[in-house]
Amino acid sequence: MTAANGRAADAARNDTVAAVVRQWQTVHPGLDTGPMEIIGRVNRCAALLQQAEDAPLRRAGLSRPEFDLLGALRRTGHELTPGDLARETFSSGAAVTKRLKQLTERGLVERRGDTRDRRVAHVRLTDAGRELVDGILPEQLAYETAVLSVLAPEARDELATRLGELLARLEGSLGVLRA
Amino acid sequence: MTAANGRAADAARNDTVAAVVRQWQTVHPGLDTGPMEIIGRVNRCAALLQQAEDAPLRRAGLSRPEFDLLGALRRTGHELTPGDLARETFSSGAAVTKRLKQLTERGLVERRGDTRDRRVAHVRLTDAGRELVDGILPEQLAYETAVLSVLAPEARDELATRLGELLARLEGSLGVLRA
DNA sequence: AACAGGTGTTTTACCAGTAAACGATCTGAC
DNA sequence: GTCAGATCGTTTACTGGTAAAACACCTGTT
Repeated sequence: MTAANGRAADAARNDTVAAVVRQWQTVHPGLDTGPMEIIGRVNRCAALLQQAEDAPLRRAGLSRPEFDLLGALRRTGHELTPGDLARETFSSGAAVTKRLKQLTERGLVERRGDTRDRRVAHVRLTDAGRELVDGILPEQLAYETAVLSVLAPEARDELATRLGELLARLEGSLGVLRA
Repeated sequence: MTAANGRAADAARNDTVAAVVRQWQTVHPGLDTGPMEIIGRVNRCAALLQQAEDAPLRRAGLSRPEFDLLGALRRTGHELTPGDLARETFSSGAAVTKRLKQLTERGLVERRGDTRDRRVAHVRLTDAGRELVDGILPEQLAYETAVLSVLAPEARDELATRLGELLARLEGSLGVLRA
């Protein structure tokens, strides 16, 4: 084992999840707590990161789900239907309807009806919406970079790769809904 | 690079987050999208895992936050106050109050007032509560093991270690509230 | 003993999400 | 053409969370 791996393993023994796992082991010795060390940590990291991470967004008066929606429109570069947006942001259609209502009122997105199929709507960013996204994104990424700077670059790469592997396999095995 | 690392990197290029990152790169070339590859994946993994993972809990009529609360009581092995439970489960006091109300009605926990300080309550598992937790936990862990079996054992270990490292450092830098 | 300030818990008012029902529209079989 | 069934989006009713206020009680100071 390398010195870097040793330090990583060291740190990993000192998080709250490790403490929880130790408690379970004293109560149910021999229990296979392996999954907790991944799932518990993923959940906890997600919670901590979201809490920390959304600071630059809040300044712009956006929630993360709202930003995700605007971001989907920005990065695809074309109009999307509410259904597309639901798939793209992994949220329910009803949630998208609500968000679109608010974002439309704030003048960040516009909608027009489809000419052929009158059930479907097409949503696009307004100029203000696009400027907002382009203004926030670099700030947001810089902020995230700062938060993640607690890890050494190689640790970041390795983590990103492993998470990507897990995610790709989960999305494969749990059924991908990608359009 | 080893063959295993090659495959991991391969898989990592095929998840939805990688696709999103590629879209951003075409719209904003040169943008440092590094943080997305970790934060985006953590969030998405958390969402997918929670959705999948909670199947055994639902059968028992418990939500994950409810199970976390019962689990905290079980693994510490002694009574906890509502405040302790809030810290232990990383949720707000108000949320704990609501959950306790329901769990008490279902006969899974009991409460008694402190004799000295009448502001504080002490919560403990009933026999039924303890049996429920002990019955569910192995099922839950087995299920989680199955979900995570998409990763090779070494990949799991490495991921757990890296996540632990990140979590430990985040908890350190963002301020730990542990009692 | 009385009170200011702090702490533990609950209550209140509110907000965002979901599942399921719904209305509107399209499509293909007949 | 028309009708059954699918699809798109919204609405409805409800749930569970939060922040802030409220409440009850404790503690140390005077």
